[in-house]
Amino acid sequence: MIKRSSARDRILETASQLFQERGYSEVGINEIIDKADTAKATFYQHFPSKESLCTEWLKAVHERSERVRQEILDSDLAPAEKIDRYFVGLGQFLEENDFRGCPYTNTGAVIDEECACIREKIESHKLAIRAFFHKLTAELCPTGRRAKALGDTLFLLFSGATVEGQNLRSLWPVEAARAAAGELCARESDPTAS
Amino acid sequence: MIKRSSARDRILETASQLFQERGYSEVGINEIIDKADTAKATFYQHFPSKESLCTEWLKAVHERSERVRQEILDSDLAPAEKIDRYFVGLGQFLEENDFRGCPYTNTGAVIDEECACIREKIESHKLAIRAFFHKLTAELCPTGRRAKALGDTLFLLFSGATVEGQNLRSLWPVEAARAAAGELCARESDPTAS
DNA sequence: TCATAAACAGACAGACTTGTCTGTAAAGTG
DNA sequence: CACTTTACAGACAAGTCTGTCTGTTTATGA
Repeated sequence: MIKRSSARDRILETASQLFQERGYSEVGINEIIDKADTAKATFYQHFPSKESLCTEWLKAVHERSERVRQEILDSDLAPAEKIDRYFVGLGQFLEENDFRGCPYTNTGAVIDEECACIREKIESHKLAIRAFFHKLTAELCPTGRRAKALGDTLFLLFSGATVEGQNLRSLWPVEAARAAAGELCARESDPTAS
Repeated sequence: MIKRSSARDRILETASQLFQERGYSEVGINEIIDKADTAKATFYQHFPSKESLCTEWLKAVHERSERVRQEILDSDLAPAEKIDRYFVGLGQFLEENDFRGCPYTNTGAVIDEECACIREKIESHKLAIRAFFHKLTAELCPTGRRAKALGDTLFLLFSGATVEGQNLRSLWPVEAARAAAGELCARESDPTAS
């Protein structure tokens, strides 16, 4: 007989999907356990609260996205190509998730102010993405002291593309951001070009 | 005796404040009517549902933001200065609202998919901002066929600054976006500069 | 002054929420 | 086999939510 995945895994996976699709605050525990085909007592045996389920979910999301960034960094592409690849990946992510945008941003918009634990996770996730761009722009223009500013610009283009892709349910913001990033990188590595 | 503002006005004003502070889905009607010092029957006399209150709120937000953009367009500043002014205004807005970000984006993250009425409002609000940037970039470089692309880039920087200002509770994303926008504008109006 | 409209207070319905609890059944381990 | 962990089923508490309803009070205008 096929061993079913553990109840905990089913709960976390189901919750991840539902949170991503409709948002943390719009999904209740009852629905999660129904769809995960488990019992409420089992849920509370593995997670002390709904909030802890949220942090586990976000942790998994962060780890996966860090792996993606690390793979890009480890690849032998040129810096500008690495950046381009990351924007292409964003487009795929949005399409795969029905343009639901960033789980961190979406969650941050609904949890209350005093939930410091989740707020910190949001901040560090965003700063990790920013640091990723900083690494790449430093690689791109090792002599330029504008690497940091360029990294911030790319980070903001990336965020803007994510959120407007979500708002407009469209891929054009990602493509526009990608094109802008490509041009900025080209200009930075060859400042004399038009 | 001082005439108190009408119950409807009090409800809408109170709801606007609470929705902005904590998000549409996190604020209940009971809290709104308590804080607005009115009765539930009165609420339902003026608004058929909570959702209709939401659309009224968003409508008012949109109208105010359109006025701000129109004022900038009507001013006698140079195009690049108009753009700069809009970014400065964003920083003020975020500070005044405790970095709660864009009401439209925040609401879009929690309302369900089939609520087409609100989805449309989000889309047209965002496209209005984009059109604003397009107008300015067309003014900035009347001959350049890259005006549209530049407008989109500025739009995405603006969105990115808004959402990351919210996520990080900080003003640096706005300042970084502003600086990047300034540089892009300068380069566009004088393409030979470094 | 009288009539009409608006606002009031608040009970109520019915469905939802998170979380606790009791007890039972199954599965893995010595 | 016996023991222990894990999962299951689901009632229950205590609270939330939106929305309806009844009836009273206050204000406004003819």
